[in-house]
Parts: sequence; structure tokens; C-alpha cells
Amino acid sequence: MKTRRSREDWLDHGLAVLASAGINAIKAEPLAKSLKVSRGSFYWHFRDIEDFQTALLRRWQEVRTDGIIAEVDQMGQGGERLKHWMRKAMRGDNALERAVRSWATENQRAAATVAAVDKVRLKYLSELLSSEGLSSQQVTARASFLYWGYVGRIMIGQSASRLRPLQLDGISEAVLS
Amino acid sequence: MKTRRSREDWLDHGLAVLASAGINAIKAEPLAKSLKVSRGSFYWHFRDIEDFQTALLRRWQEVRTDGIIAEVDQMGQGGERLKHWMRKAMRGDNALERAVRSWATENQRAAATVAAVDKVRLKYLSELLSSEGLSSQQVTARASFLYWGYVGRIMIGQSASRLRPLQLDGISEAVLS
DNA sequence: AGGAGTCAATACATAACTGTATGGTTTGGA
DNA sequence: TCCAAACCATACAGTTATGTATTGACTCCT
Repeated sequence: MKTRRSREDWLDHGLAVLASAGINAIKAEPLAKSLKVSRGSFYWHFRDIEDFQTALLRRWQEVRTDGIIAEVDQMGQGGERLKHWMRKAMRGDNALERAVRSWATENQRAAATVAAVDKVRLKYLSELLSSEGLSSQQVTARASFLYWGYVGRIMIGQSASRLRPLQLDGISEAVLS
Repeated sequence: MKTRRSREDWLDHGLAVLASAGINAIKAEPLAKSLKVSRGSFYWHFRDIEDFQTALLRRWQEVRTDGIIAEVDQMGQGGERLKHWMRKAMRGDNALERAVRSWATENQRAAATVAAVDKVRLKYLSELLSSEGLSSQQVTARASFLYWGYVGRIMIGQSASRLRPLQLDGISEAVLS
């Protein structure tokens, strides 16, 4: 039974709580209780709540800025890349991303972080479409719309209809035509 | 200078605050202050906070369940309907919808309301695509994806790239092809 | 062994909010 | 006009959070 908590422990737990209960559950006292420790520990590792939140955002950004990029990049070549990305990106639950985006609607720092992540991801998605011979106009429109779809599906969450892989392929083909 | 506030006044103000500051700003004391009245008024019109929130959700649902439906329905006939809907639905700010969806990520009742609204909207969008001669498989996939895009753009909000109408037409054509 | 960090518990002062209770105003109709 | 209903202010008690200050305990290094 571990009795002391590291900064990493706090952040890991913070992200888990954020994912499952949202930003309103990110409070020193409840977090300490669920970590079976007192707030003394929290205020040892973090200056205040804002400091903790900033660390959570930074960590999320590091992990997820490259999320889509990795999925796009390391996935073969040619026109199949979009299909692969669709099949991968349009599944799974993404509770953490949903929570962070939700947070971003009412917090400027979170919004800035999310915007930065969006920018990087959209750039990569655009490059993917570019390399398939679409015009610049088409790239902008379709990459944007694909990304909106990605975000929308995440936000709709558990009640989002789950499309089957072949249906996603159909979307990919329509986008690249 | 009006000195007494009706239930409607409270709800109107509630929705405005919800749209601009999110669910965390829906508290009796701050709302009363901004309405230049005391909490006595709040607790006269509403049993408690939960009652108020329920009323806000119901009102949102009434207004917005039909939102897309009206936009789709009263908008000419034929294949142009999707273009019209895209041009209309994919513009504007939608701060209220963003706030409600954000709320829904951390509140069951809000989530249920949003899910109900989503269901109705998606059904109508599907009917639109059906009437253009797409197969049932295609309808499901493309209506879903269109709706995800709609939601995603709303959630990304101010930093969402603003596509020009002709670019949206291109998306519409791809979806109907 | 013992002192320097490192980490945690506890107590305190403060703040923001909740809901209730009670009494005070205002308003419309007999 | 005047009563009753509708509406609002205020004071109170309770809850949950914040951040600080102080003390206690553990760990590791020499």
C-alpha cells in the first residue's frame, strides 16, 4: 500500500477524473480523497488549482497533438491512408478529449490549448488530402469537414451511431472523388 | 425600470447566461444579481436549481428540436435541399448549442435531452438523403457523418475555419454522388 | 545516528453558494 | 378601499470548496 503520491500520480489521476467526470470534478479536496491522501499533498506538488489545470492541459496537448498525426503517418501510403485513418479515428470512445473540449467552451486557457491542437491536426489532414491530388480549394473544404466530423462524433459520444468500416470507406471515397 | 421578474424573464436570462458563460454560471445568486433582484425571486419561481435547469433544458429542446427540421423542410425541393441546408447549418455561432452539449458531457439529464434532439434531427437528415435516391447503407453513413460535421463545427466554435458557400456545395455534391 | 530535504496531516480563516423561514411590498379585484 | 395573492428582501444555518501555516513523519545520505 503506497502512501506517498508523486506529481505524476496526481496528474494521472487528474486526467482519469477529467475523462470520467469532467472539469467540475477537478477540485483539490475530492481528488485528495479519492487518492486517499490529504490536500497537504496536493499543495505540496502544485501551487494552486490553476497550476494543476495547466499541467493537465499541457499533458493532454503533448499526448494528443500527435495522436492523429501518428495515425495518419504510420499507415501505409496512397489513397488507402484516408480509409485507414477513418477506420481508426472514427471509433473508440475518447472520453478525455470530450471532457477537454467541453472544458474549453468555458475556459480560455483550455480553449487556447484545444485550438492549438486542432491547428496541428488539421494541417496534417490537409496534407494527406493534398497528396491525393485534390485542388487546394477542395483540400480546405474536405479536410475541414472531415475534422468537424471527427470532433462531432467524439462530442456526441456514446449515443453516436457506430458506422461499420465499409460505410466509413464509402465516406472516404466520396471525399477523395 | 421593471422591478418584478417573471418566470419567463428568469428562463430567458438563464439561456443567455448559459450560452455566454456555460453551465457553471447557472447559480441562483449570480443570476439574481445580474437580474438586479434577490434570490427570493428565484426561489419563488423555481423549487431549486435542478428545477431551473430542467426548465432550461426543456425550453432548449423545444426550440432546437425543430431547428434543423425547419431548415431542411421549408427549403425548396430536390437535390438543392442539401446545399441549402449546408449553407444554413454550417454558418453562425451557436453558442447556446455549444454550451448545452458541453453541459451534457457531465450531466445525465442534459445528455438525455441532447440525445433526444440528436435522434430527431438525424432522422430528418436521413429522410432528406433517402429522397435523393441513396441506398439505405449510404443514407445511414452519410447522414451520420453530415450530422457529426454539424456538431463538430459547432463545438470547435470561433476558431473553426469558415468555409465559403461554394466549398460547402462541393461537400454536398460529394455526399450525394 | 542524525540532519536535510521531501512529503503529508491538520487546523484555521475565508469565500461562494444552497435552501429555508419569515416578514415586507406590491398589485389586482371585490 | 382593503384583502389576498403574488412577489421579493433579508437573515440564518449548512455545505463545500479554497489557500496558508504549522507541525509531524519518512527517507536517504554521510
